[in-house]
Amino acid sequence: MTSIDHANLARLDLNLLVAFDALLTERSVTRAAARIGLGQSAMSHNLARLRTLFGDELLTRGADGMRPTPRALALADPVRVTLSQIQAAVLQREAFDPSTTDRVFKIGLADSIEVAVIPGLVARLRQVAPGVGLRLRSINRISILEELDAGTLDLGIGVFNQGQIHHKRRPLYTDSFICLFNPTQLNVSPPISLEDYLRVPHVL
DNA sequence: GGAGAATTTAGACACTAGGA
DNA sequence: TCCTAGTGTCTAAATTCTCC
Repeated sequence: MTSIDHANLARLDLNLLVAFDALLTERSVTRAAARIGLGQSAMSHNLARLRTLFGDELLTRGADGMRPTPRALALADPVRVTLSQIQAAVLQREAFDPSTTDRVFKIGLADSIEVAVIPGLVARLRQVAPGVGLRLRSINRISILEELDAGTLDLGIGVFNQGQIHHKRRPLYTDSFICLFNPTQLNVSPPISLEDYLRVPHVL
């Protein structure tokens, strides 16, 4: 097991890491302060302390907001993972019981997969979690990640090639495509190859 | 050990500076 | 001119120190 350097670690204020994470998320001192319930100046003081602590500017002012330095970007994921682990360990809540909860889950759906997923989900909820409510919203892939971070969505369903380390992903189902075509018009016979498919005009 | 003084720290208010 | 970051100063609370 890794030993803890208590003497040095004691000098580190955990709240500073929370402030750092908020600053990296919001890229704005004012919004980061609001995010964790502080005033702008308090967050500015926190940023100053973080700069002293890490010996780096961390965020510099730019035309498009506060720009993170390479050092800040390198620290972002480790800090967030650490905070997530602390949250899981310290703020562990009571075990979730779907049969008794009356929580309303906010779900963002990318693409047109509502028809494929929701009927089965609703049927399943009726059986195991009759008190659960769903608030469904169609949303694009990039917005889903932003809204998950902001807490305006609990869950995103779609095809995601990107995401941060703290975004948990689970395969929901596998899908395939069916190709409809007129063999006489296109002068191809089934089964068609990928080359055939790409050669002719098509709609996906 | 307890009480009071001194020190430290975090955050708010007010203000300034810089960029669009 | 407006918005936002940074800074100086003050205050309240917490902590540490000193004396009895």
